[in-house]
Amino acid sequence: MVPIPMQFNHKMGFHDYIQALQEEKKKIQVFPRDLPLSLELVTQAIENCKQQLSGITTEYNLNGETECSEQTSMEEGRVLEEFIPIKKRALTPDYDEDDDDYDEQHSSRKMKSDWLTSVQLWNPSPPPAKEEVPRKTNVLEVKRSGGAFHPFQREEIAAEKGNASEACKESTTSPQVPATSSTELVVGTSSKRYDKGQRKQRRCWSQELHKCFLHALQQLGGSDTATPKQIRELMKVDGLTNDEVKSHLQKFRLHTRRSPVIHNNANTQSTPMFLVGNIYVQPQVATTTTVSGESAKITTPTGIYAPVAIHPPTTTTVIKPKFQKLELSENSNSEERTNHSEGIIVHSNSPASSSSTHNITTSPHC
DNA sequence: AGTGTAATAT
DNA sequence: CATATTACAC
Repeated sequence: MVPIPMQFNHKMGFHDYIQALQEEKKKIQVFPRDLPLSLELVTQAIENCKQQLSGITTEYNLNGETECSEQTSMEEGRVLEEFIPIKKRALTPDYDEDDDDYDEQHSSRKMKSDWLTSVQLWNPSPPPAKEEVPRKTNVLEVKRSGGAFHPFQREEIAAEKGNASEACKESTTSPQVPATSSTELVVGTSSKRYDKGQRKQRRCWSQELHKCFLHALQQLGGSDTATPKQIRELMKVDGLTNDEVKSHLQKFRLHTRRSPVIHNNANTQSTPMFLVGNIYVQPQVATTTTVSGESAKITTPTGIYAPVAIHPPTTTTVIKPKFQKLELSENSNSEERTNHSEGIIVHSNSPASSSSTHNITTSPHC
């Protein structure tokens, strides 16, 4: 959608290219804190081209430009690719494995205006403090911290749709470290801002975070048996505090408590469906089978916290083993309103039924 | 120190 | 009203 050519090509000519670069630069300049290097790079690119231009003005259309075009464009391309993590994650959620409504979320997200998404204005860097930005070379930083909370107080260059107000988005995982290491979810904690006894910045429980939470919860056998600390540890989210988890847990419990609303949908899918009963876990885990299932479209009033029922109606509820991806088309801007579901667990005395099930032990991610 | 819950704040 | 933080009791 951007009219601006990303690369120099021979048809274009230096002037145009430079112009394009300059425009680019303008854009970047708006976010000096976030794109310090980009700015430099572009600036440099412009310089280079100008030099080239002045050097070869006359022989313009000869192959004198080859060098420049190649170097510049290539270099730039490379750099851009390396340093400006464009959320290509959308295509390859590093997550998945079992459940995951990930794709949904991501895809819905990419609806945001390109100029925004492309540059990741979303993520949390905004250092709480006013300005600073020691022009560090923190480009490669993997873990960023910083409250993800300040939306963006910028002149809205492009008077885009108002939706640009999503304050909290986690910086997901490190973009440039594809496969390998840390897949940790890092959440900004403006932490030690010696704010004078100010209230702590609100932690925003993004979907991802919540997902982690659920995941942990599931491993711990449901919200009723899990304790904040355990959860926190399982989540392995940097900067997340006990209290925050506690709080979230409290809320979660509250929600789950009063939403007996669960019904399995017996319909549509030929696939087996399962019943989400309540979270009932049989502590004697031992070797037994704990199964978790994902509830497909559960309709909760809020839709956020899924499942839970209250008590096992005499009969033990058994959940269908196989997972089912829930395919729920989501609307773009509902951020927290995704249907989450807590996998639950159920244990049935009958060996037969449970045996086939997966055992979810530990999960790598989060 | 952790946990659960209620009171408050946003 | 929902959600997150803080206070308090155990």
